[in-house]
Amino acid sequence: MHDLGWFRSNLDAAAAKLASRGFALDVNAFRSLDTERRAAVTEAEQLKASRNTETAEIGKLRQQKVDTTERQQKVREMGERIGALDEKVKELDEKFRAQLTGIPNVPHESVPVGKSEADNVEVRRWGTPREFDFPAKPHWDLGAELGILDLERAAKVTGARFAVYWDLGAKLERALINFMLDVHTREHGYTEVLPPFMINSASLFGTGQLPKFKEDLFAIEGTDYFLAPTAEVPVTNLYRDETLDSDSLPVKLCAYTPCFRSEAGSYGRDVRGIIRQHQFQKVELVKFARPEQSFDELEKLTADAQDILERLGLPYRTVVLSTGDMGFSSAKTYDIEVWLPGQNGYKEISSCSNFEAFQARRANIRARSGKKSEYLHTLNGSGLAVGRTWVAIVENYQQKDGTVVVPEVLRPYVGADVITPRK
RNA sequence: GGAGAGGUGGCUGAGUGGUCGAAAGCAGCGGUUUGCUAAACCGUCGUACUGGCCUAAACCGGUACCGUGGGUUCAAAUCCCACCCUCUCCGCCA
Repeated sequence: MHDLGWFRSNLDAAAAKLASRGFALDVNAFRSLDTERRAAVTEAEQLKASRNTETAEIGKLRQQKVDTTERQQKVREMGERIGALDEKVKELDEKFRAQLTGIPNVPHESVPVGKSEADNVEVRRWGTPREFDFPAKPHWDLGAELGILDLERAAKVTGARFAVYWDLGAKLERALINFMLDVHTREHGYTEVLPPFMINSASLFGTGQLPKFKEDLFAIEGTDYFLAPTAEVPVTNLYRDETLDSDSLPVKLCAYTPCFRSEAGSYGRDVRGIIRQHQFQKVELVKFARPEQSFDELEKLTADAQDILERLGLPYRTVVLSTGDMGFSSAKTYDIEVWLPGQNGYKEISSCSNFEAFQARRANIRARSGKKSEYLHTLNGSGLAVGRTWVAIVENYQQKDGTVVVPEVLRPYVGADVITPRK
């Protein structure tokens, strides 16, 4: 959500920037609704002001034991008119608010202008994809043959786009979670939190998933709760309606959670294997930063995520998303893409974004420094998506005999050097 | 799920119909004093929307906000109803 005063006075410039990310803002409609709303607000407030004056006088007169029946009748009639005006204001307010909250964030000036994914710009490449001297298999074949990944039974127990991990497959997933959390908390300075996996609608509004993207979520019937699509939601909203001490920033939190996504509209994409699931595990990094430090913090956060891949020896590249490919709330996003032999290409494994004050305004998260209180900046990024890291390890470390070598740093966590077929 | 108590500014906490955007204290900010620190003293100190104002800041007004939403009343932090949340006890449970 944008600052109303800023947005109003920079409307044309904002509209041009929004157009670059594919959002057509009807400037005239915005202006006329804004004007109409303000006129109604002013009218109602003026009437309320005179009612307040009248009311105060009635109070004084009654203390002097003066009869005020007639005045009271007059004010009652004013109240009726105010009631009608308030209805109108409320209606216009809701319309205006719906419009304003539906406008995406404005891209930062450093973001490349483009129409789509094709216009993303590579900013970093690490590692060299391995040359296989045998036909490399995709993870769904390896997983099935090793008996560590069971999609058939997951479909029986739940449905499509769910997975059951067995034995060393389950251990590998758990090892990755612990490894990532340990690196981030012990070496990158993040504080671990374990939040609820369900969140309410106010939290989803705060980070920007609601009201626009409801169809992407699993809702719990008969409640205001939803399954969290990412830990970004519960963790960012930890400080909703709070004011943090500016000196304590940046606050750096990391959290492991499962993530639940309906994946509406993604039919036919990534249907094989576990690249795209209704439930996947993720370790998330979240930062609360002062405005002037947030872009530095984005670089550091991205580096923290990349570090996990480097320690695991997984080749990756990092791209900065073009204006046309960015998420709703983001001002700038880096995607980290890991090399997957099964896809013969790079696949997104982390998305690191600076939201500037866009979420903070929605969630009312402030920072105070002395007398000055301002909206802080929020950031987050995957550190990393665990399921896709699992895929990357199985595919990149596969051997000719179908076994998978466990990367050195993970061996203490997995309790094995090689993943061999389940007995 | 049942019974009781409670939800007031950044924090603690007073306030049971009008003089309450709200006492007091703490924290913050500005100042006096001071070799420095501390203390003391004085002052200041909520947010959003909106008008003055073409735009922005400052300033001066207005409106709204005392968990949320309704209601009663000329007038609601205060009275009534519903809901949410917290605490205590009981039940149930990992």
